[in-house]
Amino acid sequence: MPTKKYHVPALERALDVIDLIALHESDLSFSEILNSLNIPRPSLARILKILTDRGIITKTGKRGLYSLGMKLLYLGNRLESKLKLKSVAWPFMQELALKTGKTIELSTLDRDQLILIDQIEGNEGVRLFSRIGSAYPYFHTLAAGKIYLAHMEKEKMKDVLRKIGLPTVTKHTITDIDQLEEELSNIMKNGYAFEDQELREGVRRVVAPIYDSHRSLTGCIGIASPIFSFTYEDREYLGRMVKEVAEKISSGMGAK
Amino acid sequence: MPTKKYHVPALERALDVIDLIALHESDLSFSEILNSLNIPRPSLARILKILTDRGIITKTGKRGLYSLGMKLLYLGNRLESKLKLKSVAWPFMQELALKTGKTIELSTLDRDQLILIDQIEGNEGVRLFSRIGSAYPYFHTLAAGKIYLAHMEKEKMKDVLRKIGLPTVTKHTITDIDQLEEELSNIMKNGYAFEDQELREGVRRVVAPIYDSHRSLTGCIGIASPIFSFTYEDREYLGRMVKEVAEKISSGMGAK
DNA sequence: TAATTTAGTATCATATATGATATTTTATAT
DNA sequence: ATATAAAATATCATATATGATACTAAATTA
Repeated sequence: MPTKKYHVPALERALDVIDLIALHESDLSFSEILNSLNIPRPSLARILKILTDRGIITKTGKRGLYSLGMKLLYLGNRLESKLKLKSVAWPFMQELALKTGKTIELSTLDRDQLILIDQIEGNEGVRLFSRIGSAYPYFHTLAAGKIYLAHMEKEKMKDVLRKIGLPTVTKHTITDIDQLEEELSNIMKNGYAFEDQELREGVRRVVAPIYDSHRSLTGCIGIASPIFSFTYEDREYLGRMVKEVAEKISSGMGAK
Repeated sequence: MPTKKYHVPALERALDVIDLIALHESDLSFSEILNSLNIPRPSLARILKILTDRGIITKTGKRGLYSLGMKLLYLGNRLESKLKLKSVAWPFMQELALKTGKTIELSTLDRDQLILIDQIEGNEGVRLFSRIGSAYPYFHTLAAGKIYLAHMEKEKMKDVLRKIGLPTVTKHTITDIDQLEEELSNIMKNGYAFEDQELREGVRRVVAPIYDSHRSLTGCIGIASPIFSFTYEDREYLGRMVKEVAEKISSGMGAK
């Protein structure tokens, strides 16, 4: 797909470097970066120098291993404090965590990707979603994803599904489009979505939509838990619970 | 100082854009960015497009206001989890917070700047330091800064002080180099540093050094509080307390 | 509805960032 | 100490990203 595109190679390369470093657990040497990305030596040296000067990455040790810089901590935190949703939802998340003892998750949509923006881990100690800030593309496997699908215009929804398809992730993943559409309309009726091991074997979720002052979907709050403490029957009362809290958060966001 | 320098204008401009957006509380329009930075219109458009495509910034609304993107949340969190110091120190910070009820601060050095990497706010509810990830240049006004100075070779220390000088921040700020050097040697003797309203009127701190497996200074932990609950005399037992905790964290970091 | 402001695109000559190559510097290994 | 490898810098012809100018599109305002 050679759609005509802007080219700012220096910038794109720099972003590649940042991604590469972020991806690796351990710090990277100059050569490792050089060999992983297709950037000529002097160009890479220049990019690394600028990024280092500006604190985006840091060179540690004498031999010069590169790692992410403190500036990113600052930028991440800066963003976080700007996220109103998070601050409004926070006390309600705590309330839910206290009441249920389960994992509470707050997510939002950014550039057509589902992003986990905050999380309180439950007693079970099982990592249920993933890292804060991480994106997840398989909407049909996630209660929150289904909520977003349910709120789209039918045409846009079909578009999205055409693009990513309905790949199987676990043996419970919904792979039939009619079944999915059926479920989406139920979501709008019930006010919450249920996810039964469709993303991960042994994990269930209920998730409810949060609206902003324009009554448009701005985020989702969910309760997640391993199945041993979240039976199929629990979905009803937990669903009601999460729906009620979502409504309170919505009013906190200015929805009327 | 026109020291010869590398030039990667596209990248430097992009970083300027990011900084500008991070700095503002509210989101920025195309023109606002255009007028704030010296970047030609088409170049700015290209840069904004790439940054948006890669999730570093986000365009909200139809009129297109730019704000920081979720990718930065991811990168910030990625860095955070890499910061071993933070994870090792965390339980000890909690312990200190519980025992003292005061604000506990964890800081480190990055590119010759003092960075606050974590904080537990005390009961007093007074913002004592600043935002997580933010940097502070005036070493001589901060207990943690004095610890770093104390650990430098004398030559390097004098270099640093020559560069930034000893500007007055409050009427308690140490502005005499001999007095400062005296204090630095006391710090090495006592194992902790004391800061008596030198950065901010009405705020006292005690801070102790944390060492890594190479026995080099890797961070500082501190107790901070308004003076009404932190008398001049308190500095001794709080100092001992923070020193002991710092030693425990150091062993956690592998120092022997 | 027309007028005005703002966002974003198109074009293309040219200033300039880039990269092939080689060298120097620095750190690790023998 | 010497050898070896990796990191960082220097040079400079040239491919190419850039920006002056002008334009369209879209949204707000009168």
